[in-house]
Amino acid sequence: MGKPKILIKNLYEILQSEKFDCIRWTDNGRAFIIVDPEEFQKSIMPEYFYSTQIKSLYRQLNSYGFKMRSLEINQKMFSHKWFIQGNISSLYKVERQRTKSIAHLDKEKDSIVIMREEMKQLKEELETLQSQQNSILKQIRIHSIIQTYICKNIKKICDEQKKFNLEREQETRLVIYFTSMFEIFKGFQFEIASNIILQLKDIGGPQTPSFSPMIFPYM
Amino acid sequence: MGKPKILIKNLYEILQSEKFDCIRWTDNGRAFIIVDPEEFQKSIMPEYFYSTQIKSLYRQLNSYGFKMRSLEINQKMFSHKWFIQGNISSLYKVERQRTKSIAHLDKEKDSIVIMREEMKQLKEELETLQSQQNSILKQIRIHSIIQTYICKNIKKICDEQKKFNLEREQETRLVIYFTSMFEIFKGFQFEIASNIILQLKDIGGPQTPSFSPMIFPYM
DNA sequence: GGGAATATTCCC
DNA sequence: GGGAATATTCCC
Repeated sequence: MGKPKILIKNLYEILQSEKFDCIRWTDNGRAFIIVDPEEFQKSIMPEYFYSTQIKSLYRQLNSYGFKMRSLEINQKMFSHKWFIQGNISSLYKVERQRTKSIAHLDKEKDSIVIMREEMKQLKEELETLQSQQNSILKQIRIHSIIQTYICKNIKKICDEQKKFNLEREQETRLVIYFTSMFEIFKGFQFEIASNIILQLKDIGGPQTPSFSPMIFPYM
Repeated sequence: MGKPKILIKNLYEILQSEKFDCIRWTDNGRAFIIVDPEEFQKSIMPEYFYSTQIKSLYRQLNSYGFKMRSLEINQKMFSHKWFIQGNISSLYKVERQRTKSIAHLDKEKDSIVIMREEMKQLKEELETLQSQQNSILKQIRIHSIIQTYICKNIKKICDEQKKFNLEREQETRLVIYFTSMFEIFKGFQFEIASNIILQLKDIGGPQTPSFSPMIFPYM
């Protein structure tokens, strides 16, 4: 339990003391009326408050959350949820209210909290990105290795092809050789010779390579 | 040009008026001394200031940046860069100083603004990174497809090669066979020779493939 | 009625 | 000496 603020305590005391006619509780004790502001200012304020201006008191009451109602000319009635006759134990609840400008500061603080959250999220996203990046780099390295391997093998194939083409030429030469042999065999029965030649003709492998070189981007 | 604050103006007036003995300028006019604080409080404060406590005045002067020096018991000397006898035009420069706690708040605000800026930038950078990463992933996918395609084609080539090599071996063998046959059959009757040659048609070549299939990761 | 500057008091 | 709560004044 806090203590009631001085202002509130003084106000309550003034109202209770019944020494003053210029201020009084309403009948139900849930509000008070400053009946004679001028008198109040003259006789009470110098004793109980710092200020000599009753307007200052109004301002104070306002900042403590009192509701003000204007009655007859110059008479004001003030009421506050926790400022009730006989209810001393709730007086401490009558507190200054935060001004909007201060509430604004609170909002700023909230926005810092939010920003911290966002920052945390950003960091996490960044970490995700970084690890993704790492795995991408690994993938690229793998692809690079595979490509090197592919290129080597293509080279092998091409060499093989080349060698083979050379051999094939030799082969052709052999055929020519054979043919000329048959020339030599002139005088032999023609059927026999032609049979041999026919045989040789079929022995030749596929003549046109079915291999057409593809275009590889990485060579 | 601003106007001097009431407190400063009053203080200067009091000092200039020479009506009061309890406060006076120093000889060089760059400071003033409250010679008799009690007298000052009693006779001057009620008229010129809100407060009746001289300590409040000290507090005020402090918050306006006056330097205080204690002289003899109870005597205080105050000085301020811009509070100089005869120099009325600089009085307006004597201003309340922001309390450290408020300056601190200002710093906080500044740092929030900076943080917001940084946050915004970070977000943008992150987005750039993410979109770049996405396009990199797409590229990798394309490369992967190309590699698969390449590998498939190499396989085709290898199969072809294999098939071809088998045939070739048969061929080569036949040629060697023939050649040696002709050597052997020299002088034999041609009918016999041709019969033997017809037999050779059925001879299967060697079965072992000279080609060892490559291992491709994407097959 | 209430924001904001200034003043006062309280307190370490 | 100065931070911080409270009060007062000024002003829209």
